[in-house]
Amino acid sequence: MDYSSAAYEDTSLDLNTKPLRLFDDTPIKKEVQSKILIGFGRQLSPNEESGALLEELQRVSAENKKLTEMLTVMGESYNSLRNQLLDYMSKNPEKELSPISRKRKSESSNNNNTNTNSNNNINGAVNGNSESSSSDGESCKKPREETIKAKISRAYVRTEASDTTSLVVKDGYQWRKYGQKVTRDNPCPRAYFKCSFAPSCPVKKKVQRSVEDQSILVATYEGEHNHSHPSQIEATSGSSRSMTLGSVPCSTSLASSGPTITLDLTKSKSSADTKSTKTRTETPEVRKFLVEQMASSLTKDPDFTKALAAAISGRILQHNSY
DNA sequence: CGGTTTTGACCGGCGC
DNA sequence: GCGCCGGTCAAAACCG
Repeated sequence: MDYSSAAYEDTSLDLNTKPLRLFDDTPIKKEVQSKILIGFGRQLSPNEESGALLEELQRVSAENKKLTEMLTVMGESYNSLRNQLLDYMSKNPEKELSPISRKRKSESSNNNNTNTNSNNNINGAVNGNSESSSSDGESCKKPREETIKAKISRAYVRTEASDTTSLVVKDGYQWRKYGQKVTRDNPCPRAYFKCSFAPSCPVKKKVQRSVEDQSILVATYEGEHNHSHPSQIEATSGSSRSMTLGSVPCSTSLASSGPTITLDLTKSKSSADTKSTKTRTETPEVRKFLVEQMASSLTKDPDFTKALAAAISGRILQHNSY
């Protein structure tokens, strides 16, 4: 229930539905476009060109800084809202958004105890704690105790209103679905996922639509990943996709995430519990997300594609004239 | 062909 | 002890 503020308050970033909004009213984009048009429309000398590029670089850096600050502010707002919600929830426990009233005692009580301090290292490189992942295996007889010990967190993810069938929460990790069940308290089926790195990585997640708002997916995470976040590798190592994480070979592909972009709420939570909000807003996921947003906004902008085409043709012509 | 998803069956905990 | 229910298994289907 930690995340519910993100989904239920109006401060939701609404990233899926309006991915371009961030740029719509910033004068920077038009400025850049006109700059590109001017820059590539006529022939620049190498000096002029490098100067213009440097200037552009500075401008983009400033923009980046501004965006980072915006994210920091948003993160702080999110934290305060979250705290307010937690207060509210503690005063009105019956009105929990996604009731698991008939859950097993161990799990629900564990939920309450671990929500605030779990996931401290979910985005860490390698989890150093003593998770007996190797003995976990496939058996469902023994790991009851481990499940109780496992850290449980919950994420609320708003999805496209039209998309009421898929139970995919794109959190950057790769998951393998191993079951689906219709539960008593919710007509929507609940999907069960294991981390693709299982049994090395013992993390599981359950995804189910909220009873009250079916556009909201409730993802319950159990355990902690003992490997790095795949998108970190994607963002930081670029071409070296098949690097090894600990002892586990990693071949992740974010391409499977489809066209929509979902914030890694697990990660947000884990960082939200730390004292610094700045670290959260500057995580590789957020950076990657921003980059994707920028790329998306640029590629969808007919003016930009026109300018790009003009620039490329201009460069080709220039090159041929040599 | 290997990995993933689907789906009915099965298992075990919990409440009565 | 029994039945309900959530969670998991595993074979078949599907997919790239």
